[in-house]
Amino acid sequence: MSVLAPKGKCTRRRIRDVLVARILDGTYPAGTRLKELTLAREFDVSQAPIREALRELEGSGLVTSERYRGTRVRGADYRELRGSYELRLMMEERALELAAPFSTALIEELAAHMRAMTSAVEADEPERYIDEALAFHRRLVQASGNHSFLTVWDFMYWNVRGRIVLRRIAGQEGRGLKPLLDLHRALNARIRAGDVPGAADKVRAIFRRIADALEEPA
Amino acid sequence: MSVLAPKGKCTRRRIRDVLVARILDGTYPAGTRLKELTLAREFDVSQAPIREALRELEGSGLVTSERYRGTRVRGADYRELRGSYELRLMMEERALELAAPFSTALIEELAAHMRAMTSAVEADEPERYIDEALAFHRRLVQASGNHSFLTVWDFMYWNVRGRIVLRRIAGQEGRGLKPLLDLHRALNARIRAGDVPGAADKVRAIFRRIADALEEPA
DNA sequence: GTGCGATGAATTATCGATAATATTCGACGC
DNA sequence: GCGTCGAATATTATCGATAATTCATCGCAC
Repeated sequence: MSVLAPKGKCTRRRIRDVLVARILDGTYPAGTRLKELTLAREFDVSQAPIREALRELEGSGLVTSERYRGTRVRGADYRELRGSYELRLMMEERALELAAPFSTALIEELAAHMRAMTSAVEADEPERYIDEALAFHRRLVQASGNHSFLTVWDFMYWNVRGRIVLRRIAGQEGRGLKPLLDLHRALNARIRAGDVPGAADKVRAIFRRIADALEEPA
Repeated sequence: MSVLAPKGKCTRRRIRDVLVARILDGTYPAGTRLKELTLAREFDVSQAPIREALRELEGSGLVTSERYRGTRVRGADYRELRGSYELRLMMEERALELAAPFSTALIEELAAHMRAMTSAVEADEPERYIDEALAFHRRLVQASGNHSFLTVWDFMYWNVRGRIVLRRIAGQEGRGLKPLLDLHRALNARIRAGDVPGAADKVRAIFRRIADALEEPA
């Protein structure tokens, strides 16, 4: 909750991050009007930093604003979410190929994330699992050495967006995080074995499961 | 010149457009420091609208800013350019598959861009060729129906500045735009014939040529 | 009842000034 | 000469107030 309800004065960048988080996690559904002075009161700042944060969000396409008519949250429906997961799949498959042969440093870092994911599921801490799973995937993209992949990965706000989807999976009957963990285990094993096509298969399996979860709208 | 040197007071959006134009056409090369009060004086406004324009540019990745250290035009080195072209290739290949079967409206629009590209090369107007070639590719991505592809394509467009690369090709000995035009003609023909694998081949050929051009640093 | 223009409340856009921070550059000790 | 400290300067960050514009509402003629 700390991200969603910060205390005291906030700097422009913090305000921006909070707004991004709220938009992506559904606190501000699509179409929500973001009133500058209301936000200014909440964050205990003047109107200027709020406006600047909104302009930055406008630049990255999260909101739109019309002159004298305010700023509204732009919607990303499930269709769009599926589309962006297709892009992520493409990037991560290719990232695997580019990252091979895998360095021992990479393998070790991924293993550390795997251990954390496992313990998170055992301790029934889905939020921690989500953190680690996203870090795992991001690390993989980073290992590709293609900086644009990482830039785009971050641009799509996967750290927050992925959370929405993973929370759904975590809460779904008959699914839950356990099967997803198993898939990640398998992926990690293939990576450790240096088996790129096998690992790519597992990545596809993971994204197939995510796509399935997106089939049934909330 | 009107875009580059507007007269009188400017609104925030106009300022933003002028700054974007200046960055894309090289008036502000990568690394240029954009000082707020200097720009404010030039556009005859106060600091606030300038800051907001800069924040919007920041959101779309055209500039970066560090707290109390100012805003600078972001550059993309050639290594990063190659990486982002790889991503563009992946997206455009996939977009072709998704766009099939091609609608007559799409085919007609692409043909219009082809005609414009041809006439631009004949008239030796490389800037117009560049505009049309980018529009051609963007239209293809749009036809995929995957909105995320288009979002990322636009995002890359800012970062990658297809313009810079195409200008290099246009100016290179023994290359020039003519061979690139021929490749686009071939691509267009395959699309018109509904031949998706053939079209994908041509897309790869186009990007291979671009990658070649990037091999030799300026 | 209906259309229409005036009016005021709400909101965005901009301004001018001030606070906070970084950077430059020169004095000083060694 | 060389590095270091510290004002002076330049620049960014934020503020509080005002102007500009939209939107909803109300009165009023018909």
